Amino acid sequence: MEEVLVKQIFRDPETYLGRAVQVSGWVRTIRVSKSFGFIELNDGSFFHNIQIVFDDTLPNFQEIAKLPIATALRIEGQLVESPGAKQPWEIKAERITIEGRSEPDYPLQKKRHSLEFLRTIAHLRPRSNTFSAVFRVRSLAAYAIHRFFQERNFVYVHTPIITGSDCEGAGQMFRVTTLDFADIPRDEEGRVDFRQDFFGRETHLTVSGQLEAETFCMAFRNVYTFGPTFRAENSNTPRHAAEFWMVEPEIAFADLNDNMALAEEMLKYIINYCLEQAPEEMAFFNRFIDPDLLARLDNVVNSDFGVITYTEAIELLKKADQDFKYPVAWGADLQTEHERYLTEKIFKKPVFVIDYPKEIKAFYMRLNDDGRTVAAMDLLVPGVGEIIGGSQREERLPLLEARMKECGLDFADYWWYLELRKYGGTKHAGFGLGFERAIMYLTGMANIRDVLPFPRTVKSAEF
RNA sequence: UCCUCGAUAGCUCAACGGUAGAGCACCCGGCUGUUAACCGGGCGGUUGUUGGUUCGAAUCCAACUCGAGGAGCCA
Repeated sequence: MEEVLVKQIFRDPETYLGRAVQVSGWVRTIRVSKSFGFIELNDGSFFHNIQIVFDDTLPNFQEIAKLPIATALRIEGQLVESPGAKQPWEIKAERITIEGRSEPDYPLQKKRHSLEFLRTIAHLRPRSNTFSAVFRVRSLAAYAIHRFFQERNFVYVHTPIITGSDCEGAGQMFRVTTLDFADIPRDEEGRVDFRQDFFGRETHLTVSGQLEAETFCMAFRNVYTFGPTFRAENSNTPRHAAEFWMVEPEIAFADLNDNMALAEEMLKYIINYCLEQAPEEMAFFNRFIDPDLLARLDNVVNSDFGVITYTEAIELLKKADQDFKYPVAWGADLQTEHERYLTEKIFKKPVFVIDYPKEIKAFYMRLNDDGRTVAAMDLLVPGVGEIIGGSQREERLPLLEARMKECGLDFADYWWYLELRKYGGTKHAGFGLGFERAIMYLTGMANIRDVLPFPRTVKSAEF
C-alpha cells in the first residue's frame, strides 16, 4: 500500500480521497467510546494532525484504545470525507500497527504548557504545536535567506568558526584551547604560553564573520555568510543567547543606501516566503502567540521602512511628551526605551536609524563628510528591538588607520584587513541580521530561548 | 553584572502564622461521531535547599540554587 504524507493529503486531497492509504506517525490524542474511537495522528510532515477512526472490528481494538500519547503507529485504511466539523477528511482504519510504544508518564499533555516548562524538556518540545510551528518556520526562513541571496548572484562564504584574532571587537569571546588546565605552560615572563596551544596562538569562537566576509566581497562582489556566532557576554535577557546564528551580507561598489535597500528587501522576502510556505503555522501564531502578528507582517511587507538620522532621532526624543529614565543627549547611545519609543510609538513599523556619532560605533564604519558621524545603520523593529546592525565600511586607508589609532588598535593584528584597502579597495557595505531575532519577529515568540532548538544561555547548556 | 518578582502534586495554580486543596494528566469503570471529548471513582506532597524567629512556618527573616521580567552589552 502506498505510504502517504499527511501534507500530501492536505495539499492534494482529490488524489487520495476514497483511496486506500498508509500513514505513519505519532499519537497526539486518543478519544474512545465502547466500540470505536478517534486518534489524532501527527506524522511530522505537516502542522495539522490527521484524524484516524477505528472501531472494534480491528483485532487489536482494545490494545489501541489504551495506548498512551506519543506512541508511534502505522495505519492502513481509506481516506474518506469526515462528518465532523473540524476536519475535512479522516482515515477509516483497516489495520493499525504499533511501531513504537510510549509510556503513561509522557510529559507532554493534551493541554497548554508554559513555555518555561517546555524549555526544561527541550528534547520533547518539538512535538508540541508551538515548537512544531516555530522550528518549521525557522527552517523555511533559513532556506528563504539562501534563496534570496542566491537568486541575486551572491556567493555564500563559510567564514571560520574559530578565529585567531581576539580583536573582532564585538564583546566577550569564548576561548578555544587544548591546553591542560592542570598543567598550563608558561613563557619566560610567567604568562600562559599559547605558542604551545593547538594553533600556536590564542584562539576564540567567532563573534562575527564580517572581516573575513569583506575579503571575499573584494573578490566576488556580493557575498553573504550564514552561520553560528558566539558571545560570552553575561546577558540575561529574552533577546540574547551565547550561541546564535547571524546572516552577514557584504556588497561591493555599494553605499549605505544600497545597504538599507538590501536589508529591507531581504526581510520582506523572508516574511513573504514564510507566509506562503507555512500558512497553517503562521495562522497558529496569530491565534495563540500574538493576535496582531499577521496584521503587523502585512503592514511591514506593504509599506516602506522608516529612515531617520541619529541626529533627527535625538531631536524627536527631546520633544517627546514622555519621561525617559535616561537623558537624551547628542553623543550618547540610544537606550532601549528610546529605541522602543521610536519604533513602537512614532513609526509603528521597522525603522532605520543612521549616521551615528563615530564615538559610539565600530572602527571600520565609514566617516561621513561632517567628520563626526559614521555611515552606520541600525534597524529597529517593534517588540524585538535591534534586529540588524550594519554600515558602509571605511575604504579610505588613511582614514581607517587614523580611526584605528583613535581606538587604540594595533595595525599588526589587522594587516590583512588593511591590505584590502591597499589592493583595489572600493566602497562597500554590509550588515548583520540576528537570525533568531528575525524568527522572533516573524513568529511573535517573545523569548530567544524559544526559537533556538537547544538554546545556549548563561548557566544553561543541558541539551 | 545590577534591580524586581517567583519556586506548593507530573502540569497549571489556590491556601498568606493554626490538620496542604482544585482543575488537568495518570489508573479503573461507563458511553455508537469525538474535537484540549464527556460522566463516575481512585492514585498522587519531606511546600527548591540550608539555617533562623515562633508553642506552632507553605506562610515571617537570611543565605544559597534555579527560573522569569526590567537594565546594561548587542544581533
